[in-house]
Amino acid sequence: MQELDECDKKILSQLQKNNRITAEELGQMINLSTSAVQRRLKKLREEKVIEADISVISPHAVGISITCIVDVTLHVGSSKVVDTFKSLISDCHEVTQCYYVTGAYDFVIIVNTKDMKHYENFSKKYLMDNPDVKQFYTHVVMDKVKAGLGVNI
Amino acid sequence: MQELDECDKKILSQLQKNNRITAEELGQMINLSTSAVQRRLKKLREEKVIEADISVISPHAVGISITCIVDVTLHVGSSKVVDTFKSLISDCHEVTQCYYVTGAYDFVIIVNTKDMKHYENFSKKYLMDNPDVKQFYTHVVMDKVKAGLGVNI
DNA sequence: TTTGAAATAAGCATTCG
DNA sequence: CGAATGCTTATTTCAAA
Repeated sequence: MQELDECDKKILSQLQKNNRITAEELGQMINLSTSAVQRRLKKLREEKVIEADISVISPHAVGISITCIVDVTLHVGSSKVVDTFKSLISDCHEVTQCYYVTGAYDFVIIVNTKDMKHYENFSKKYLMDNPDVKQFYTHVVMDKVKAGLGVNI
Repeated sequence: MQELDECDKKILSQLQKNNRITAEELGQMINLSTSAVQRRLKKLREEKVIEADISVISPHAVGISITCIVDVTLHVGSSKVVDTFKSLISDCHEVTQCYYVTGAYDFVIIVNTKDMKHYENFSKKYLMDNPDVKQFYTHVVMDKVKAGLGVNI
């Protein structure tokens, strides 16, 4: 993919807030014909500049009321330990985000559960009873000040 | 909003993976007429069970190559300090996520920047030179193992 | 009142100048 | 690149359960 021009950036900036906007509306905003916008949209999706188009579901509405951020340190003897943990967490539905990071601990994971009881179950199964986990520290989220995926375009 | 039934949940589960799917396709999946699906979609959007419909943009494609997770501790003298920090961060484009949490520190923020130089500028402006910030610790993300917003439906 | 199907409108993909 | 076309999808309406 070649460089994105200003129009592409404006389109992307809009889409990451609302992807149900029509090509016509987009065109009016950035002074481009509907066709031109459609061509760009097609290309941006084909080239995976737009990685996905999704709906954001209210966690509360589906019974999710607890979000925890957990700092995890592993007994890192080999890279296999890290890979095993990655794949374990990838398959865990309660975990919506997982980052392998530098610094005082190895992973930061964000866990969504129905209530504290369910979080307890999760932490037992995936953290306490996991011999590769050296230690972990749980932060309960009191306020999601900001919680998007958008990037600064 | 009353209880979501199984059909609603299946619809939501699909939409949070792909919201460009047609009502007809959704209907075939869950054995419902196109009209029925449309009615549910309309309601789910009206009642904000579907909070938003967005495109996910490739950070790499728009020149974002560094993601950092920062643990922030404030000099908490009053709730005003907390609120001020929340609003400061809300207006900061580099920060895509911000959580106010319990535990060893007060906030976890996720920061996206072009490169380390830009991260340094960010941290100077918003953290080092901010008298309300007692201390902060930066983790550089080496691998985004999982990075969605989806919830376990 | 709720459902599915038909009619209408709107948006998208494609072709052409 | 932009206008015009046909095609797909969404919205609205209506009749029946």
